[in-house]
Amino acid sequence: VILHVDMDAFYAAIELRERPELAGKPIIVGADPRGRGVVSTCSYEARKFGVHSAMPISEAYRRCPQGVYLPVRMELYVAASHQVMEVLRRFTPLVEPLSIDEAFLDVAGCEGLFGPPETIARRIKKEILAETKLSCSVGVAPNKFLAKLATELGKPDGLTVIAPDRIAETLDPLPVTRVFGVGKRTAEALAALGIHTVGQIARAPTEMLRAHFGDASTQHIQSLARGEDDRRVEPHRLPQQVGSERTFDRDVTDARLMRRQLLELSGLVGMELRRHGYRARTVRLKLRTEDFATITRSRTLTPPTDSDRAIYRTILELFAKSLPKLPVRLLGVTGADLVHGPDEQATLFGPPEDVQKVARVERAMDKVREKFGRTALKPASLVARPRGKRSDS
DNA sequence: TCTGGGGTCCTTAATCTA
DNA sequence: TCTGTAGATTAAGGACCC
Repeated sequence: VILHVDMDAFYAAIELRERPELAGKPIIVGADPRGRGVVSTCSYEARKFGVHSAMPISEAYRRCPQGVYLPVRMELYVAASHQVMEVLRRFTPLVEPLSIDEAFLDVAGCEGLFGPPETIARRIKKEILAETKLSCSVGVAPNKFLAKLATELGKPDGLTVIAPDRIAETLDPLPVTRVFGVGKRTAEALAALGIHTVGQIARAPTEMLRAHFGDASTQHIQSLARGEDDRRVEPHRLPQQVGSERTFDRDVTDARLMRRQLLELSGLVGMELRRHGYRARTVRLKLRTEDFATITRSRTLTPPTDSDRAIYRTILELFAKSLPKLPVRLLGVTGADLVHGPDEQATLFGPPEDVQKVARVERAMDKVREKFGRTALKPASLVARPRGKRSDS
């Protein structure tokens, strides 16, 4: 028995909690409405105007100029997230956070302690509300996919159960995009095959799907469409990559400026790796040009690293061999292929002296960043337009 | 004046290696 | 020693999710 818990309009709800006088107004959390960026989250009032997550913020402003536009205050949301996860862990240790605002719970065997799943769901909603003043939606079902789907069907502030004997009738009429992993592109490809509903995917010839979507995707999509999902709840998943990327306020042609941005991003990635005790085997450069074309260039390092310097040096090499002709819109740095745990070579032989020196400097930098905030140095701001006050704050 | 930033997972092609 | 092949690994790109 799986529960899925998803907070309602999470960022917007937290901002509203902090500023109750905004109650009833359309709240849009995201980028500055006069700049580049998108909507992170918006309240249900704002959704009535057709505003939604991931929409260009300029478009949101056109649709809802009277909205209250607020910047993202991540620290606040992270704190609330921790609080929520703590509540969930009181019911079972099998809690798998899926993102900042949602989680799966495996509550099989918890009936003795807390009652049937529906009762647990009700208690979770009650306790989260009492302790965070935030509402959430909960789905109860025999597996992850169905639990998440149940949550969506009940939003906001819902509690939805999909019983084993109601799976097909619930699933069949839904549009294909309700299947986790089926987005716009796949939906278009399915539509071209005359497939529009989940039931149609379930009954489609597997061979036909394979020809279009490959082995893994077909297996995934069709199983889910049939309500089958045997993925377990994994409470201790490790991250696969750590990255940082930034879109310039204006597209940039100055390579010096780009390198300065890459230095900052490399530092952020290094810091994040050190914070968790990871080292990256692969360093990846991401570059998006004016025309929104995105290229990535990567290199595998031996030994893996968590050093700003080593990352930056690699990034510079990659950058040098991929200098685009068009103005650059975004730059990103990612460490991937993460290895966890101590560096065996360093443990055995001790790191060379210069490496130790660099490591000391980088640890000192971490402290400076901690004190003045991650964005103490922000080359992106060098090209920022002078901007007035936000409409709101 | 469209289109963020944090990720996951999959596919494909090239290259390396046993 | 030469050649073919299976299987890993690397690199790049893309779809998708919150």
